[in-house]
Parts: sequence; C-alpha cells; structure tokens
Amino acid sequence: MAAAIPDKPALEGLEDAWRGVWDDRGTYRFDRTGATRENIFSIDTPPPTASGSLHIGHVFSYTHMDLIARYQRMRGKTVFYPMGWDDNGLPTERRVQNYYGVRCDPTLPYDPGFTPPLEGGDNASSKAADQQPISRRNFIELCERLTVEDEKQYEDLWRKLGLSVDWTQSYRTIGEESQLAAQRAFLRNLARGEAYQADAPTLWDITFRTAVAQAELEDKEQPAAYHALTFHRPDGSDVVIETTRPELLPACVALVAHPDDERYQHLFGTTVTTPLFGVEVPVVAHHLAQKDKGSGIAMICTFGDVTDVVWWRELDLPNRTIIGADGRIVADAPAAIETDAAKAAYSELAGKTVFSAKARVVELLRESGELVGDPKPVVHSVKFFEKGDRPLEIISTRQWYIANGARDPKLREQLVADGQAINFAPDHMRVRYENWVGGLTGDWLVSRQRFFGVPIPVWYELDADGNKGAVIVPTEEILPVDPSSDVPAGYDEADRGTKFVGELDIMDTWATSSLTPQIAGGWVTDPELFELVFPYSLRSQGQDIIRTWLFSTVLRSQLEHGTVPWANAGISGFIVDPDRKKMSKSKGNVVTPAAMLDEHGSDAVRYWAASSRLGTDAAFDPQNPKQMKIGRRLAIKVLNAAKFVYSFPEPSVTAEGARNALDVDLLAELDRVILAATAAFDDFDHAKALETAERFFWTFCDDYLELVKERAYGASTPEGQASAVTTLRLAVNVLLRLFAPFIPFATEEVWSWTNDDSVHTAPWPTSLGAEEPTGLLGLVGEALIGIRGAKTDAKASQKTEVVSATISGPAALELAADDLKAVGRIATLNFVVADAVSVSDIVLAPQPEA
RNA sequence: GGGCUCUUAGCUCAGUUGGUUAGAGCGCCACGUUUACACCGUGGAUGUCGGGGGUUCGAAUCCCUCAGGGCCCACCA
Repeated sequence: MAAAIPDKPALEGLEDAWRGVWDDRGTYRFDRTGATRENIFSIDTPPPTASGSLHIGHVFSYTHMDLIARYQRMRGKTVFYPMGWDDNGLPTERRVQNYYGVRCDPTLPYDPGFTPPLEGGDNASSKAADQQPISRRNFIELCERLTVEDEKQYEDLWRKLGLSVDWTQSYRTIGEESQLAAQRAFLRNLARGEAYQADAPTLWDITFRTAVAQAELEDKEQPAAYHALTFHRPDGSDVVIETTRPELLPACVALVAHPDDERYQHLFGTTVTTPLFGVEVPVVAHHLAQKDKGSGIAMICTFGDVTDVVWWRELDLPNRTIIGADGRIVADAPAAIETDAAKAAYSELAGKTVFSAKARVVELLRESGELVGDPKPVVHSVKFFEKGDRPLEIISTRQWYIANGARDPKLREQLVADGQAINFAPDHMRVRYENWVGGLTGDWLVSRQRFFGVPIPVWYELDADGNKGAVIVPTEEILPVDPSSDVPAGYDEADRGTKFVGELDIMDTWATSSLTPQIAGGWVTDPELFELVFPYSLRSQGQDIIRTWLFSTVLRSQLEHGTVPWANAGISGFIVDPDRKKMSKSKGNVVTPAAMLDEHGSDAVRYWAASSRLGTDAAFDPQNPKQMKIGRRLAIKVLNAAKFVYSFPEPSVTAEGARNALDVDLLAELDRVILAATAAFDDFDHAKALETAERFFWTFCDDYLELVKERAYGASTPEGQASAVTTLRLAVNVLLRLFAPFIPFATEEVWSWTNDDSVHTAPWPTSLGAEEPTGLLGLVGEALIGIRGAKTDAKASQKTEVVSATISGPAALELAADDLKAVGRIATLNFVVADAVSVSDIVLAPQPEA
C-alpha cells in the first residue's frame, strides 16, 4: 500500500530512508534477462582514487552522470551503471607507508603472520628509516586492507548523494578482474608488437624512484639562476655559454647553436674544452637552438631537459649520465674526465644532491675564474611529476612502452578518427583530445618501479653469466601472475636468479584504468555480459583527465577491439572558487562533500550540480552556498505542493469531456515542457531540462494552483471540481517524473504517497497528446498580477475582499473568470474585451481594524 | 608562441536558425502572518549585452579588430 501523507513533509531523513528501500528492492540493479545491446544503456564510470579524498568536484561530475543514468532508466533502458575504485598506484602506497609504518622491499620473503608496527599513523610522512621493511606480498595485503576501508566510506557518500549505481557491479583497479584484464591486454599488445622494451632516457622522479609518463607531467614555476661559464678554444680564446644547471658540467657532451646564427659560424665543426673538467666537446648546429636565448649558444648535457634528449638522439652524441636513480651525483666520473684535477673536482661532487653539487660547482668555477660575473636569478617553469614535489631528472633506464601513435602516423590518424566517431558533450572538448593526440612526442611509458599495482606479467631467461635474455610470457589461462613469486612454465622456484628472473616492474595506473570498460564489463570473466555492454553508451568524466584516462581508453580499445569504447563522452567542467581560480587542496578552499550533504540535503546539492551544463565550470563559494538553498527550496516546495494537491476531495464525477479551458491549457503547456525536457536530456543538456521543468513548476504553484484551489475544494460544479483535481494530479504525477533525476529523494517520497513502485523505474513522461496551448494561462497570469498588485499598492492583505473590479483582455480570458473571481475574492467582476490585459476600477472591501 | 573557452542586472547564469520593450534566480526595496509551504507569499526597482568597426530593414546573436579572465598544449640553455 502507498504510504500515508505526513502532516508536515520534510527533507530530513529522506536520504537514509530511501537508500535502504532502493537497496532492498534492487531498484537500480542491472538485470540482463532479456536485455539486448540496443536496449541497454551502459556507462563507463570514473573510479575515484581510493586513498585520495573526495571533493566537491567529484560530487559535481558524478551527479551529472547520475542524471543521465536516471533519465535513461526511465526511458526504459536497462542501465548498466557500475562503480569502481582506483586503489592501485602511488597515493595508496604513500598512505599505507604512513598508516602502518612500513615500506616495501621486494627482496624480502613473505611473512604470513606479519602484523604492522603501526595502525592508524597520520599523514605526516614518517622517515623511511623508521619504516619497517616488508615483502611485496605483505605490503600489497596492507594496501588492500586499507583501501577496502576507504572504499566503504566512498560508497557511503555516493549512496547518500543518491547515485543510482548498481553496487553489485563494483570493481577495484587492483582486484582480480582488473589484473586479469590488464595482464591479458598487455600480453596481447606484446604479441602484436604494440608493447616493447627500450633502453632510453626517461623522465624520472627521484623521490618515488620511478619512471613517469608524458601524461603525468606538470609544470611548476621554480627559482633558478643563469650562470655564465667559459669554455676554451684550442687557440686560447673563450666561448661563454649560459646555463641554469652548472652541476651538469661533467655530463656536457657538446655546445650547440642555431645553424643560421652568424656569431657562431666559425665554431661549428671545431671543439672546445669544458671548464673545470677539461673535456673536449664538439660545437654543433641544430635548429632547436634559439638565437635569442641567453648567449645563443648552449651546452648539451646528458640530460638536463627534454631538448637535451632530442639533441643527444639526433646529433648522435655520447651518453655521460652523472645523476643516479636517487637524484644524487653517481660515484664514478664519466670516462671522458681524464685529468687528475678533473677527477678531483668530480670526486667533490660525487654523492651530493643536485642542489649541493650545484653550489660546489659554482664555488669551484669561481676559484678557477671560469664563472663570468654573478649568477642572474630567474624564475622558470620546470617539469614535475604531478604527484611529486621535486623536479624530474632524466636518466637512462630500460622501460616498457605501448605504442600510442606518437611514432606511427597511421595509428595517430586512426586515433584522431576515433575522436571524431565519439560524440563529445560538449562538442568542443574533442579539441583537447585532438591536441593531445597531435602533440604526443613519444610512446606511452607504462612500467613503474613501484610495488602496488598490476605486475607486468613476464619473466626473462638468464644466460650462464646471469645476463637477461629472451622474454618468457605466461599463457592467458594462468593469469593473473606475479612474476616475483610465480614461476614460469618449465622452471622451478630454485631456478630463480640462475635460469630465469621475474620482471619486478608494475604497470602505470593508467594502464589499468584505461581498461575500465573491459574490467567492469567482464571482458575476461563474463564474455556474455561484455557483448551486451560494449561498446559503452557513455563515458562520463572531468575535463582534466582527457589526456590521460580518456585518451588511453580510446587507445586500448582501438588496439584490442578495433573500435571506439563508447558512443558518447560527457565531460564535466570543474569547480572554481569565487575568484575564478580552480579549487585545490593547497589553496585550502576545499569543502568536504559529506558535510555539505548533511547541511543542505542531497537533493539540494544535486540541484546545484545539475544547474551547470556539461563542460561549464561552476563557481562555488563555500561561505555562501546560494545554489544549494535554491535546490532545497524546490525540493520542499515539491513536497508541500504535492501534499496540497492530494488533499483535495476525490472527484464524484468524471472529468472527461468536460475539462475546464484553463485546465486544458495547463496540460497543453505541460505537454510542451515534457517535449522540451526530453529533447534537452537527449542532447545531454540536463541543465535546460531542469530549468524548463522548474519554470513550469513555479508557475503551476504560484498561479494555477492558487487559481483553481477553490474549484478543487468543490466551490463550483462537480464537473469543475473533477476537472481541477484530475488536472492537478496529472500535473503533479508528470512533474514528479520530470524532477526525479534531479531530486530523487523528494520525488520518491511524494511518489510513494500514491504508488507502490518507485518513481525511478516509472516511465519518463511522454506527450499528453494535448492541443497547442491557447495562451490562456499566460493571460490569466497577467490578470492575477493586476489584482495582486492593486492589493499590494493598497497595502492590503491578499485575502482582502474585492467588492468589484474590471478586467480587460482578449475574449478568451473570460473563460477563466470564475477562477479569477475566486482567487481574487472578487464579488462582482466586469469583463471588457481588449487587446492587452489590464485590471481597473478595483474597489476593496473595508479592511478590518488591526 | 599555438589552441579552446568565456565576458549579458550588485552576484550566479539563461538567451534555440539574427526579429517587437534583453530574461530567471539570488540579493535589494516595499507590503502581507492567506488553514500546502515563514525553509513562506505578493508587488517593485535594477542592463551602453567587455570596447571599437562592419554586414543587414533589423545584431546580445553573424564577420573583423582590440582588451580582459580561465583552461590545455608548446617553450623552459
């Protein structure tokens, strides 16, 4: 039975009440019975980083996605709406280290009875020396333990927000399904030649001691200084160059200038010797050298920045790397440093950090007189790992790559075409994708020298001298594997280190996240499901991860399936603070979503998010959350208006065929609202759908409901009463369904007063088959303003009786004369036909004494 | 340096293919305690549509140009 209508409907408590009911009923459960790809709407959802923290931006974009899910569900689609957690990767590792006071040492054996020294350590990063070293498997177990707890909190928040996710379809990027998909996809990339290993200069984070990819870079402004250094020509003259990295002098392999630079023509083809170290290096020409930068001639070191890498590669220069994986100057000087004095100078630098080495080199250069003048301070931008806080270095290492079109014009072209095949909402977001694809400078570096992630599933044969030989790959049937503990077919554990060795690297987190359609859709474990949901209907995400998640997903889908992964990509904007700056933790302007949901209610917060279109940034002022209050007001109004409508007596006659002209026009207007909201939703414009319904709803409450309430009470004829009540109830029924995606809690509450099922599985309203609106409702509205205005001008209450009044307007207006009389409490109403609506000759009844 | 995007009321934003007098909400002012709602209702004031130029009978809307904000990419000796 439908629930009783409360005396005082309230929003408080609706979240807790309804989330439980939805769960029990399986309202949002994906049921594949009888489903076909055509009537399934599948959503590829962004797995939030489990160890991070959810912020208002998440609430914003996840709400956008939920609006579409709810709309499509009501349209009759079987909605596949899973939710994932991105729990592998660096943020988790860092948190686990601090929380449990441990660090991973992959050389240690597994300890089944291990208990961590700490439980609940804070985020103040403890020193590595204080952390207990444990095996990789123990470390991963702790990662899983901690992330499960984090994920529970996330799920709780999402349920509170009212996301219509099917929680039986959740996945974790470290879960078995993810490992299976990531390893299978990688092995297939490898088999097709799309994955390969290369020994190359690599962007390297010295804090995390891992390689990082182009997509993970972030520029940061850093103070630096230009140092003018003198190089020496054989004839005794000097060449002055400027550098911000004098500590790399021992790694210098050449000087370079632009081929057209007349100042240096005489130097090309000659050699010079480096200051302090006396190493003979050539002077070369390359178009990337800029004439107007510094002195126009630069030193090339291995490696100071990515331009050095280009020069080194294209000019075929030697490699004299001096920076180690820990960011310190390596112990052994490059072979090119030969003299005792040079070796002595180098030994002063060995073991020092880049920072200390720089200071010492400058002192040495001052002593030798090879530093010209004082260093000139500058601020320039330097490449950082987006999660790191020290500048990246470039060191040569052996890494795994996946082709991404950077070196393959055909693949690049195909990926651009894929972008064209996806409907971006809004459309201009495609440009960001195309810019990224067009600007790729190297293949995708997928290996990471970390611990918590999906292992790269290969081993290497070892020769008699212990050198790595051919790659050994597992068959797909035995996946997932961890090569650091599992043994390849045909070998024994005893052979480890002598006949074979396991790959220790793990995959980049994006190498797993790029497979979310395959992971959530059961590519490996449930092929029947995968057939039903892939390619997906929708990818929903933020604009900040187009270059990473969106691009890599398109790439993996193209390589593996030869198709785009989804038909539509809905891109949400981000949240900016009142100063138009992007919200970020460092600025301290982040508000926790849970507190906001508690304070304003979920429907209110959803309303705020829904008011912004896809791709549009939304300003949010935590001190002054106006938009939340508006949404809250709407939800409360829905409760109260519906309660009022349901309070009118049951009609005693049928309204069919005898509907009042005003009621007919109300339904005609509502019909147009239905069509407009539907068109807007189909166009991924949820904000317009909301605005259209909302605008109608307020007119419905303020004008129509006021006009007909006397009639609905039964003040006129039974036919008039029936017409009003049936129209009111139909309008409320339709409005509840139009609002259901936006304010799911309030609408479900009201729906339950007259229905046993859920509004969220009720059909989305379709045309009522009404005629074109006559405009009567608008005319009546104008007349109402005239009547109310007269009372306000007279400083009288709206319930003041009116002895007589004259309304002028088009003839049709007279059809609503009785309703106008009732709402205005007008005893005698004269009607005059005119073009424009006006109210005149109002005579108010004497007001009672105060 | 390249690309995308934005600039409309004090604030946050709508404004569909050019078409009467440019809209909404908030805020503000005044009034009203009306038995759906005081987490309320009614009424009101508020704009050189960033500047300039052009096309047109007609421009917030199309074109050119300038200025400013934001984001992305590139550069970063």
